[in-house]
Amino acid sequence: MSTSLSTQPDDLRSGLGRNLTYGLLDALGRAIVTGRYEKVPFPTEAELAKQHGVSRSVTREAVKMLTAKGLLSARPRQGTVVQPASSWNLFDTDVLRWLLERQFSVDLLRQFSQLRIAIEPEAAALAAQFGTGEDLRQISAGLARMEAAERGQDDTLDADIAFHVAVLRASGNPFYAQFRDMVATALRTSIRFTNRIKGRTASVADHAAVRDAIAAKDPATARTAMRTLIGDVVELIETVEGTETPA
Amino acid sequence: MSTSLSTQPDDLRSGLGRNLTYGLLDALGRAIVTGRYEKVPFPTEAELAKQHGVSRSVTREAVKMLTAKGLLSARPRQGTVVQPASSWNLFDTDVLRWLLERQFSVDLLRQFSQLRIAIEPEAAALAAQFGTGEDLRQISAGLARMEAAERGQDDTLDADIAFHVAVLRASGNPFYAQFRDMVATALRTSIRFTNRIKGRTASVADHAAVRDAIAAKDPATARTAMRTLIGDVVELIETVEGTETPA
DNA sequence: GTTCGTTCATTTATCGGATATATCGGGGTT
DNA sequence: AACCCCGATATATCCGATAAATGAACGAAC
Repeated sequence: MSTSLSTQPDDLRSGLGRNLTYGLLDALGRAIVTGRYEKVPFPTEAELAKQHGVSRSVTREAVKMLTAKGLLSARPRQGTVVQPASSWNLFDTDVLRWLLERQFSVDLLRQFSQLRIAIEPEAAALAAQFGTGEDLRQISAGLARMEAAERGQDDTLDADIAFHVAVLRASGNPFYAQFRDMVATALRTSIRFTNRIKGRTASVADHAAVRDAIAAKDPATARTAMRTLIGDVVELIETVEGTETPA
Repeated sequence: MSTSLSTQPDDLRSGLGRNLTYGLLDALGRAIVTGRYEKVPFPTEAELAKQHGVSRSVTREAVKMLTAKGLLSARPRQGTVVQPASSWNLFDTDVLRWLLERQFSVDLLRQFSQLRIAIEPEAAALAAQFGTGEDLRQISAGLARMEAAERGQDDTLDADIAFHVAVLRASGNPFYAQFRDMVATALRTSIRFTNRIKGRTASVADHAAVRDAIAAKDPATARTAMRTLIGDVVELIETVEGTETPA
């Protein structure tokens, strides 16, 4: 693993980051959310730099970014400490990705889907009220991709994401649109669980119902149709829960 | 204003930040969301340091934090550029505070309240299903504070915040609980608008209805009761919209 | 004249050493 | 016992130098 506590410096450059700072950010973020520093204290800035073979500048900037995401807090003399999970910014795509990619994340995925039950039906209702013609075109395009994917001419996951993102954007509300990257991340992760259980492509008709209700400018129907869609996802996840762990 | 582009370095230390880095973070965050760099390019790291009278270390760490919050992006040769507003992390309390405290924020407040319509009723429903006895005690305590505030024995705003935060936490879902700080920030900002319009303390009975439904473990009633509550807020804001600007 | 590669200038990225500042805890004074 | 001062330790800040990335200008080859 790239976040080893051994004396061997990690190769942070070849990792996910564009540069050393982002590599260290990713390594430390993963280490924190997987609980590596629950028993042992978080290292000092000098120790971190030595352990990972980088300068203090790189170390300080990575720590500052993790502080901005709510994972760390630094004070003179006291040192740098991991914040309680309740203050982590779960709506930061990095944090969410680190959390979902760790082991035992089915529970978190279920909780995020519980949030989608609140968000996406209301976004669909708003889209039905205020969505523009271009918004509707985007939603229809996502649906078309799902149909194409059923015929093996497109990627099922990408098409599914495109549809849900289009609905969120069509709400015309930036706070709803913000869930775009999070839903995409969650869907990409969830596919690792749900794909093993079910054919998973049965819901194109349900998606079409959402699109039709938005096209008909019928908020109530759009809301219930989307709620049905997400409800199926939650049901599916709760079937998996306790049964499997990610690859 | 503390973010002047003049040649006079700002006194970042006396500002909101604990230190120079946080002072610069706050100053630059406000400047970005108020559109100061829409016409002029964002300064280079060397220019920033000179303008604000701080070292490049402080400058780079503040920029890195703003990058982590989605407001900036930095690349060699290209320089540091402000990201489009669609990629700002609106669920970061700093970003939300900067946005709400700027001028012309009534529209944003309305959009955030539109999100609360999705979140809080569902959180109330979850609280009715899964809330513990301690959760219910916290909700009742918040309600008691609102009643005390009506008699002038507590702060109305703090009591209102305590109630809504208690419901979010009682959902047992960390994603819902995450809205804690955002709702608090939004309420503190909204009071500047709504207080001038209405007595604003008329809703204690409505809040009690939410508590009672949660206590009775009746999710459907809790959901509709909370929806009524937030719906009133949206209605109030839409009354203000176009009428006033913040102090 | 167009295309491709080379050079060059600019900006961020990285390094490391020095000093300042905040803060906790111990020890001494009253 | 209460209070103040001092030292140890960690982050905070400043600084100067070098590396790396990248876009633009330049020029050579076809």
